[in-house]
Amino acid sequence: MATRTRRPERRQEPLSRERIVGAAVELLDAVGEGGLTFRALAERLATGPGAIYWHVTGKAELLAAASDAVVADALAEDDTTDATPQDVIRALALGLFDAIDAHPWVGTQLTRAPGQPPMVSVFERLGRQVKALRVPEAARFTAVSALLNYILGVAGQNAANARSQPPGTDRADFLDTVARAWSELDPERYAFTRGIAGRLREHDDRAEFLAGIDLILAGITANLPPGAG
Amino acid sequence: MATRTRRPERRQEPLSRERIVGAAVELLDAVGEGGLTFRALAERLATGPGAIYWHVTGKAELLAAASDAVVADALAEDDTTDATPQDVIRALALGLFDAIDAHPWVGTQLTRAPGQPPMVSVFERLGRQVKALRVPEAARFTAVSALLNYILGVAGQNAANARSQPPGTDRADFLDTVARAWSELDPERYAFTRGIAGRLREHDDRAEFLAGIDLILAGITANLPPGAG
DNA sequence: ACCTGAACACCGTTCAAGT
DNA sequence: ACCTGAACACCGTTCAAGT
Repeated sequence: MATRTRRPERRQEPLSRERIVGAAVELLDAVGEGGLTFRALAERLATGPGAIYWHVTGKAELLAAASDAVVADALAEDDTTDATPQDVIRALALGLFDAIDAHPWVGTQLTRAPGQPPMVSVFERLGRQVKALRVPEAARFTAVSALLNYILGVAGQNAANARSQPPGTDRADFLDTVARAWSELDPERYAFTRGIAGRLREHDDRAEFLAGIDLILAGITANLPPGAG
Repeated sequence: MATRTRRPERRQEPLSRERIVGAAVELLDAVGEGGLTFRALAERLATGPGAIYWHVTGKAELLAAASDAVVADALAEDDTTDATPQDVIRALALGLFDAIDAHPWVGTQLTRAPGQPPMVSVFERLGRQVKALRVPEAARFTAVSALLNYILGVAGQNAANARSQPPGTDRADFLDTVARAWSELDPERYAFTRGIAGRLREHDDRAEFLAGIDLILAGITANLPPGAG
């Protein structure tokens, strides 16, 4: 057992931005947000840390590129035809949710200065559907922002949950931990939270996320002028 | 004034968790999220980095405590009586917004595992108002989550904006930068985003945030059973 | 052009030693 | 009990030297 063979040494294809980003995604998935270091990544790529800098300007760009690669995948499944604007928005949101659920560290990277890819694509797609809902022009920005900020909030929450638990923790165990913590809160000051703790055990993140999207969609369409919708 | 003994350092009051957290808030406000180091903080407190560890377990706790101090302040302004549940929710949300606007780094810290103070307080307060709106029990969790996730999304966005610009950048300049970037997007692929860029110049973050809250509130109350609201 | 890896600057954290 | 500050382990990044 002492002589564990080094990696099978198949001849390396040359380093490339694509390989680097791919390895970064794997590393982030395997060990979480804190585990991506240039040394660990270099080892995985069988090279030195300096080599990475030839293809990528630094860690910020690397994280952004890793996140973008995941999100671009999620956005690739394209708008179904024959669907209502609501359906298209739901599909888009769920695609993002699933990507973030599978790669929680993306939730931290998603929030950027406005107008950076890939979120500007999401903004654009949401905007088109909001327009298709016949939301008056003056109200469109608010509607799109509400949807986007909600999505980003859930994404961030997802990332925080992942950070707070060792990677690979079972979701049910996690919810159980939260439910137990809530049940132990002060009965008077936290009456509402305590009262709702029991529901966590039958909680479905994905369904809950979608219910939130539907709720915002209901708000968007609630006060449409006559003839719209 | 002539014959006073020179005392460049007035005698320090002893170190305390409170003083440390206060200094951390000042440092974060002054130099942004990346500027909080134990060395810089120790210098500001006229001591060595090790001393801080007697009062605080580490950087994560320090950041959390700094954020909590700011948010606790914002939550202190208490529920107005004689107000509708909507009004109470608006006031709560605006209080958080203003705190985050004044201390953008809080936006990064706000997102934690669920049930940690101070967000559990926000959850509780929102929950009580949602109940007061006569939202059926089964729908309350979704309603509170939608509000909270929206708030957290805006908070994160705020923090990202602050990171992307040197601290102290004028807000109008920032919006102008974004508007210019959006105007230069591909006219076909980003038609919606381009079309809305002009509105950014008359954009009021605070009003826009509140409009999003109102939109979600509209969604929450849109489908209430008869006799509610 | 692309890679190597030692070196640099800096950081969070620890701890023996002081008061 | 509380503080000091050197030391440790580790990290992002650079760069002279290689191919």
